[in-house]
Order: sequence, then structure tokens, then C-alpha cells
Amino acid sequence: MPRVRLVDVAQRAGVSMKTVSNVVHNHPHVAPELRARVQAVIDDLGYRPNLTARRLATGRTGMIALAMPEIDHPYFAELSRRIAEEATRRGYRVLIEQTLSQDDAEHAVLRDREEGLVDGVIFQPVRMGTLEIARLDHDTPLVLLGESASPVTTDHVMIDNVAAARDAVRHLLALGRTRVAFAAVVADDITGSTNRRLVGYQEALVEADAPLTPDLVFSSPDFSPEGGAASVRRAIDTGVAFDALLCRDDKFALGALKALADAGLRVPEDVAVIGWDDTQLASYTSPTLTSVSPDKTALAEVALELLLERIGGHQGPGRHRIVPHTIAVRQSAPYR
Amino acid sequence: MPRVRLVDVAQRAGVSMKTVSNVVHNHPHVAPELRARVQAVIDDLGYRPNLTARRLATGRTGMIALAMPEIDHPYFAELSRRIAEEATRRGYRVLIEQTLSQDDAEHAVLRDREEGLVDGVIFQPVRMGTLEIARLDHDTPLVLLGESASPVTTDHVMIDNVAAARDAVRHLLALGRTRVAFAAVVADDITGSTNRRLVGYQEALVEADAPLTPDLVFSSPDFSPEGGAASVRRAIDTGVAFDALLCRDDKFALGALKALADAGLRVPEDVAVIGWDDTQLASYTSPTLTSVSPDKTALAEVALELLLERIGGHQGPGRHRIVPHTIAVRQSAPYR
DNA sequence: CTGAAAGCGCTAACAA
DNA sequence: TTGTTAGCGCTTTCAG
Repeated sequence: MPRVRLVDVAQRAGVSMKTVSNVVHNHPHVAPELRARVQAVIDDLGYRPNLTARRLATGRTGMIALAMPEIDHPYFAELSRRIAEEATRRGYRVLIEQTLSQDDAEHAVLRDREEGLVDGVIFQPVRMGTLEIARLDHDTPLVLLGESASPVTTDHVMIDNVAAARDAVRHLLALGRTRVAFAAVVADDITGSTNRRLVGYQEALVEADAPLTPDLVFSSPDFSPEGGAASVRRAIDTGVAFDALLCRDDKFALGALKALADAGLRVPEDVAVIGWDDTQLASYTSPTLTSVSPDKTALAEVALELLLERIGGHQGPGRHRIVPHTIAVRQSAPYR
Repeated sequence: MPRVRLVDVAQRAGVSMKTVSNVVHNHPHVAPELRARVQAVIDDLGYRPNLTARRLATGRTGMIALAMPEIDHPYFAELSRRIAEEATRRGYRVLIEQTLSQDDAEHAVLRDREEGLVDGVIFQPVRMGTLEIARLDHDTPLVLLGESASPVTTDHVMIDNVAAARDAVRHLLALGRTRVAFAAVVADDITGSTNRRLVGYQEALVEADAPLTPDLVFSSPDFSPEGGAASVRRAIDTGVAFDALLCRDDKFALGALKALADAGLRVPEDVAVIGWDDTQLASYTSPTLTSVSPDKTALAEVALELLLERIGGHQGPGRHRIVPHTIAVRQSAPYR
């Protein structure tokens, strides 16, 4: 806590609080020489405005909450970094909330803003449905991230998962592959993203007249690399033939690479593999991993832009923004 | 911003603000029936205390700042997660500050607390020396993380890097390896941790009478996996003989695994490899990576404990806490 | 262009 | 056990 207050500076400088405030805020209408004197006192005393008091007076906190399922998940960590950078650039601080995909934590996120803690919230929901969010979200600046179905009343930014999956499968087919598998669907996956990706996967196969059979869609008990590996191993063991593999995310792809290597299958010669999220992991594997790459920087920029517009008073129905994606081509599924 | 205030509730319930406050805070001395009535009004009106106002009144913010070089670096991300969890458990929120190892950002970190933004700071410095920090740190709750040399006036928590490196090398020697290399020293590394690890590495070699020659210590231009890979590749190309490799961190180890594989060397048969930090990466590689494992949970717990003691008024000289480390043994350097 | 004073919403010391 | 009231430090009309 700072010892020295605005009033102390005013007293010492022999001026009013307002004048000091004007100097602090670089307001124009202060005589240059007065300004210099006040500034000198500020420096001398080491005065720092108390932000909490300022907030109470202004009603603006200058903070946004960033609510992510897990901050150490590579994708969320990378996205969080971009958001933190963008927020800093725009003069906001970031309060981090880790929901761990828990219901109560997700509800708490939306409560924060009602408590005047933050000016707005960027939220990647997992458990809460869009209806539920819409019901709780009254007039609060809130931007949703991720693949949940489209809430009408809330701003939302994401990539086109269907198109991205389609692009990935097309890339595999262009490599001359014919039997493209998908790893994997997860039992209690309530995020919706897997489904969207599966739709794109199917569309691309249908459009190319490629085989689309249930045994090509693997399933995993959880989202771990081990789960992904197990799903691939099972497919191999049961004699499912496939020469290409689209993974739901990079973690599954890691597991898949391992399972394929263990089975003596070469990547990409025997099986071409594409991951999803284009996390740092993708550059670290061997072979390096081709991955669907959401434009994380754009995601961050657009999310902040929408949020700041809301904070600035923008009213209106929820806006949907689709940001670009690319296929980051690496060794596991090279150009042909 | 909440529309409904404490005074509104009081008015509506026909009681004083103090009574409402008592109910909100679960203070004991309120007639049960009165409490119920007030609670009903609170629920009815949807009253949420304004935290900013509370802060101004109490002087406590209930927030701590966590200042990390990069929030998407696997080690920092995993450590941040633990700290965030521990903070939540203790009723604190976490304000994230990403310094990107920049001077000005690191200075800003220490300024925050002077502005009454947070009650304390947990800080992993990179650029700022301990002297500089000590000079700026007056009576502020501050806990340092990481390997910087020991500041006398500031609390500090870390693992024993020298001992950990020694343990890792001993593990390699116990495997029957004789020529243990180190990857890698980085040109402008100002963190000090590499040096500590190098000291332990040397100590263990000396104590075992194993060869300790300059060509066994590789060097890399930067901290990337590519840098690590390049350093290993160069060693192989120049005919340096080694059958074990201690890496400065998991990222270097990833690069090393790749370089070794490219050179046709098998891990661990030809070269046993140990990483550092025991990040998620270590479980995802193939072969899986043995890694020096700082007890991140302990790091987080101790850091918060020290910080909260300071926040609670603890005075006194800087305390140093060493938390445990282990060697997380996996395939790249198994048990013998 | 500068000063005085009324809040922002809550807490806590002091009364009752 | 409950009510009154004076701040917390800053911003911001509104006078001067």
C-alpha cells in the first residue's frame, strides 16, 4: 500500500487535489511551470495513484478476466499468451481464471463481473451450455471462445471447424491417401468441437468418394495422448486398414505417432498424420507434425476487439466472428 | 457493475447496513430469523458486494500477481497452474503478468503492488538482478522463484539445482555410462540456472572420476529445441564421443532426441538422455524422457505460504526455501 | 485555469 | 444484537 496520497502531494505542492490529478492525467489545462512543480513533488514523494480508489470513483477496473479450462494445456496456454499480450497492448490487465472444466468454476467466472472485479470476460466454456450462459449473461461484456454451438445473445469467436477438418482431409487425399481415419471421439465429450470436426471429415470423404466406414472413426476414453495412442493401437490390432489419420488435437496426434512407431509403421510413408491446434508440440515431434492451425493471434485480437466494443457501450445481438485457419504442413503429412 | 447496493438491501429489508454486512459475512451475532429475512432480500435483489469498494475500505485486494517470463512455456505454464490452484484454495485471485523477459515489464511488476493492485507478488525474474530487486523491494510482500543468486532481503523458493544435476549425472553413471555430455550452455544466458546445473554436472563427474572435458559441454545459440538439436548434431559431426546426455531443460532434450535419431543413434541404447523440468513434453516423446523433476506443487505451495505470511505482516530477512526434486525416470534413461 | 466538496460502495469503530 | 457514521483515495461536477 502506498503511503503517499494525492492529497499529500497537493498539500506539499501547495495546490489542490484537482491540479495534481490534472498533472497525473496529463490534462492540458495546467500552466507548464505549475505542472513541473507538481511533477517534481510527485517524483520526490514517489507518489503512485491507488488504482483501487480510482476504480471505485470511475467504475472502470481496467481488468478483464480470462477464463480457460486449463492454463497449462498447450493450446490454451498459447492462446492465453496472445490474449494477454493483446490486452496489455490495449491497456488492460488480465485476471486468470482456471475453470478446470468444472461447473461451479465456470459459474463463478460470470459472477466476477457482477462484482465489479473486471470490466469484461473472455471465456472458453466447456461445461456450460450456450443457453445457460445466455440466461445468466444480462448486459455484461462477455466474449465466448471455442466451438460451442452459437449462442444468439453472446459474442463469439472461433474458427470454422467444419471447413478446417475438410481442408485437412483434402490435404490427405491430395497426398494420394484413400483410407483416412479419425482419432478420436471421446465418450463424454461435451465440447461440440469433435463433432464439428467429424462433420468436416465426413464431408470431405463423401465429396471425394473415399471410404467412410465406422471402423475408421476411432474412440478414446479421454483426451490424453495415451488415450489417442490406445485408440490407434486398437485399430491396428483389429486389422483396420488406413493410410492417413486426422487427429482431433495435437495431443492425440502425439499418441498416434507413438502407437504407429511402436507398430512399425512409418510416418508419413505408411500413414500420414495431421494434428489439430498447431501447438508448439507439433514442431517438437519426430517426424514433425502437420497440424490444423487456428490463427491464434486473430482469435485473440478479435476477442479483445469485440469485448472492448461491449465495454465501450456497444449494444446489440451476439456477433459471430470466424477467424482464419490454415494447415501447417510439416513432415507427418507433407506437400505431395 | 451491479445496480443493487448494500444500502438498497438494507432499505428494502428495513435494517441497517451493518446488519446486511453481518449477514453477507456470515457473522455469528445475527438473529436467525432476521438473517433469513435479509438473505431473502439479497437473493431477491440479486445483490453482489462490490469488491472494489470492499478493497478500498479494507485495504486488502485479495489478489496476487504472478509474473512469469512466458505463460505458454511448458514449465512456466505448469507451475502457473499449480500456483493458480493453490491461490484459489487460499482465497486469492491471480493477476497474470507476462514479462517476456523484458526489463520494463519486470519493473512494472514491482510497481503494481505499490499501486494497491495486488496484495503481493510472486515473481520469476530473468533480467533483473537480485540486487536491483532488493533495492526496489521495500516492505512489499514479494516471493522470488527460480535460480537467480540469493537475494538477502527477499523471500525465495527454488530447488537445489546443483544437487539435482548431480543426481541426474549419478543416475547416468549408474547406468554404466562413462562419457556424459551436457546440452547446452546458451550464449546470453543470464538466468544463472544453467551455471548451477553445470556445477552439479561437474561435481558428479569428478566424484566418479569420469571424463570431464570441454568438448562434452555443448553450446546453443538460444533456448529452442532447434538450438539443442544443432548443438548435439555438431558434437556428433565433430566426432565427440558420448554415451549419455544431461540436458538443461526438456526443450533441449526434445531437440537432442531428434538429432540423435537423425544420426541413427538409439536412445537409450547408444545414448541415455535426461531432460529437465519434467514437463508434459517428457511423457509425450518417444522414447519417453527421463527428466529432472522439480516438485512444482511444493514450489507453488511454499511460494504462497511465504507470500501469505508476508501479507499477514511477517517481517524479517529474506527466507530461502529449497523444495524437493526427483528424477522422473522414463525410457530415455531407465533404471539399470 | 484552479479549488472545494460531493460522492463511488463498503467496512469497522463506536454507540445504542 | 443492531444502528450510525466516519473514512478508504480518487474523480469529477460545479463554482470561483
